[in-house]
This record gives sequence, C-alpha cells and structure tokens, in this order.
Amino acid sequence: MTDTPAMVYDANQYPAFAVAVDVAVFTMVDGQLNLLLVRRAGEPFAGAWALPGGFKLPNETLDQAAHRELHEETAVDGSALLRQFGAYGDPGRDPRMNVVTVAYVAVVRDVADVAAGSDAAEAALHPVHRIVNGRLPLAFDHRRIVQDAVERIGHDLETTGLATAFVGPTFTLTELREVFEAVWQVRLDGANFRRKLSVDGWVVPTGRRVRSGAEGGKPAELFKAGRAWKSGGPMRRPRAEKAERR
Amino acid sequence: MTDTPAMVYDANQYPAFAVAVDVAVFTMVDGQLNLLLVRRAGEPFAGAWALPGGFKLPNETLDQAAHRELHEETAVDGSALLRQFGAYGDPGRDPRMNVVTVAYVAVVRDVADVAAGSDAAEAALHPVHRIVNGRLPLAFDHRRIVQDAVERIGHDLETTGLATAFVGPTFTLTELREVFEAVWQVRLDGANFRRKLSVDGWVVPTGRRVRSGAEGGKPAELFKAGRAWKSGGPMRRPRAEKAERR
DNA sequence: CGATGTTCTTGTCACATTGACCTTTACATG
DNA sequence: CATGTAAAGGTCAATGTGACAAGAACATCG
Repeated sequence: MTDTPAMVYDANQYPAFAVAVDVAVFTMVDGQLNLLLVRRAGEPFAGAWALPGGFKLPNETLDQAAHRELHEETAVDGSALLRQFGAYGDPGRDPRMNVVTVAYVAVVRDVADVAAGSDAAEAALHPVHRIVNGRLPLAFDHRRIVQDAVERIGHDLETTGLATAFVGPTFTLTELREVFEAVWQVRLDGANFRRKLSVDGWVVPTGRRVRSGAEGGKPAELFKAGRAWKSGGPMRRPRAEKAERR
Repeated sequence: MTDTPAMVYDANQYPAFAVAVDVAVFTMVDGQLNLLLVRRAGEPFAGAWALPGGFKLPNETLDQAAHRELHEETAVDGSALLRQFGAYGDPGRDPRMNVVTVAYVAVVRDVADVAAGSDAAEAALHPVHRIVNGRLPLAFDHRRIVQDAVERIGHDLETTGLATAFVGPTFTLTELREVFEAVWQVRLDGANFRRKLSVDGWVVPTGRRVRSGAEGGKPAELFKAGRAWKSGGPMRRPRAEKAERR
C-alpha cells in the first residue's frame, strides 16, 4: 500500500483528498480572549459557526491559501501574522468527502478590522471559553482545532513576540499584561510585570498618557514595543499554578 | 473561489491532492544528532535520500498513517513518540502531482531498532548537520522539512520530556546532557546540569554505576527518569549564546 | 471642596536561581 | 605507583523572582 516503482507515475493510484485551510483569528475584547467565527451558509452544518477557511488551490502555497481565505471571508488584512500549527485529517471529519485541513492561527489588534466580511454570510467574535467548554458548538472538528490553537498562542506568547500583536502600536502595561493573563489563565503581579518589561528594551515609553477610565485611577503610561520582541517573549508561563478563572 | 452553497455536494469541483506523511526520526550516535533516511527506489529522485513516508489512506488518521509508513519502511516500533509539526504544500514540490505532506518528528533511543527496513530499499542514519548544511542532498523539499524538524525538537526539549526519549530507560547524566548540547548546539556546565536535575524529581538514582570508558575517569552513576518530565523539560534553551560548533 | 475608592507607579526585601570555578573522588593506563 | 580523565560535590557572587507596602494621579460622590 506504499509507493512502489511500478505505480509511481500513475496519479490515479493514490487516494484523492481535498485540502483546505482554516484560520483561527484571535483578538482581545475587554480583557477576554475572543475568536472570529463565520456562520456557514450551506450544508453540511448550515447555520453553524465555523472557522473561516476554504479549499487550497493547486497553484498557491498553503500560506497563500490561508491569507486568501481569511481576506475573502472576513476582510482581515492579509498582512496579519499567520502561523501554521496543525493538520487534521481524520476519516469522516467532513461528511462530503476526504478533506485534510491545515490550520492557521492569526492575531489581530482591532475589532474594527474583522467586522465586515465579504464572502461569508456572517462573521462575529465569540469568547474563546464558550467554544472550549462546548457552550457554542462549532461545525466539523473545529472545536478541537480551536483548543489546539489556544494552546499554540499560549505557547507563542512565551517564545515569540506574539503578545504585541494583540495590542495596538501604542499600549499600556496593564493592557499588555491582560493579554498574558487571558491566554494563560493566570494572575500576574502588575508591579513585577512592569519591572521585567522596563528593562532590556521590551517597551519604550512614549511620554503620553491615556486618560483614566470610568473607574478612576491614575492614568496609565503609553508605551510602544521595543526590539526585544523580535527574539522571544518576556514572560515564562507559570506552569506550576493551577488554572484559575477570573 | 471559495465554497458556495450551490457547489457544496459536488466533490469534483474541488482540486484533488494526494496527501502524504513524512517522518523525521532522530537519534543520538555518540554525542551527535542523527536522522534516519531511506534511499528512494523509484522516480522521481531515484537513488536520493529522503525522509521515510508515504501516502495517507482515506480510512486512517494522519497519526496512523505516520505510524504505518514508519513501520513499513524502517521497522521502527510504532509506539515511538510521534509528533506532528508541519504541513508542506507548495506547488510543484512533487513533480508528479499536487502533494500536500504532513510532517512528523520521532525520537528513538537505540540504533538497533532502526536498522532493518522492509519496504524501502535501504535505510541508514546520517548526521543532521550534513543535511542542514546541504552536504547530503535530499529528495523533494525534505531539507527544509528537516530544518523545521530540528527546530521543533529543540523546542520540545524545553517544553516536553522529549530528552528522555533519546536515552534509554537508564542513563548517565552526561549522556542526557549531551542530548541538549547536540540539539541546541551549546555547551552546558556538567556540575550545574547535575545540580538542576538532582532536585524536583527529574532523575532518580538507581544505585548502579556504569563501567568507566576506555578513556578512564570516574564511573558515572546510572539514573532513570522521574515524573517531572511529564510536564515539561528541566532546561531553558540559552538563546543569547551564539551557536558554537564542537 | 474634601473624602473615598480605584488604578497606576515606585520601592523594598527575602529568597531562589544561575553561571563560573574549584576541589575531591574513582576509575584506566603505562 | 604516577599520571590522566571524567564524574561528583561544593562555594560564591550576581542576577532574577515573588510578595508586599507605600505613594501618585485620577474619578466620583456627598
């Protein structure tokens, strides 16, 4: 059942699959991790929420397919940081045919970017925890894909500068800290977080301050990302701690 | 170009691909990181070295396909730790047809396991550095896949108990340290390595000692892996250091 | 306006971790 | 028995970490 010389040139001997790409787009909505979903127009799973995605074309790379599908269905800018994190090909995962899908993760900073879709019937943000715990059912095996995607961004927070993709070009330290807290499901000491970030060029102050919120408090300083994010993240994930909900 | 309701049930509308799995099997050969390769029997790239792998069947999962192909071509035990790390689908990467391959990484402890192949014409271990620097050319885009695989195991050394897969059920601390040094291309202080591993249940002494080698020296203590490896690795990769060859 | 609450910001201190280095132990070889 | 080698154990300064206290700068309410 594996390749032998005799059958090498006969493409029909190999089982045919459709290859798709799916993209998990994350963003922060007031301290909570949210995911961009589209409502499926046709069968199967018509009307169900699903990850934006579609089929790969023969003359494009997987990365290009992910960018294209993301733009077509959600109008998210193609320059978004897209990273591949897994392939899914269980038999029967698509009732129509054999489909192997390659999953990507993306992080966007602004909700306005993702509002308008073009191809999909509807696109909206949903809190990730509702998907993970099954409250919001997804089409196909997309719930498992989302679980893996969350683990992936949690990991990239440690090893890449992914955290800065969640916040805008200028941000407060609390804003940035909430990214780590939301994704890792931990509480971080604000003072220690500041101390660590204020050395080695993680953040550089802009001099400006944000106006204080409706709840009062000292206005937070505005920073922009330094060069240190190019080669990893500032924080190690606290592994020993038990996941605590907020 | 994306799925619309009208074409949902017509499978022929979607471009057909062959889906393959390739496995990068690593092992340590006297302090050096080695990779298991098979020599291709048929065209294209007949006679060239390549990663063991083959085409996925419709009724098996990707993981099952990886296990099956690995066993068929190299007789490596199916219980080997197989982890998916990437999908490759650039147009033209296979001259015959559109092939998307899902790549796996595996780590085995003993060279004896990988010696005999059944399906492939020939299987042999090769030093990884010869592949990475291009001295040993590989078929298809397998060199790039190997590069990604090396990065992956280097990463898993930090976050998983992968290091214990390189060594046997019982090992010396030097043996284990050489795994980190070979994969990360760094030098680690033996004394500090021992200090870190000897707490928190990373290694538990067996009481036995290995006979000293031909070069003399104090006989090393034999350890077995503790429970701590279940949730990560003991060492952080020294990122600041420049990669130094040995 | 002043009291109160909230958030951001700075500071302190004990403790753990780290990297570098040195010394001792236990073998092999000539 | 002298010498070489590798493992094992110990020391010390520097750095990083977690926990916590205190001050600064706002908002709102009475």
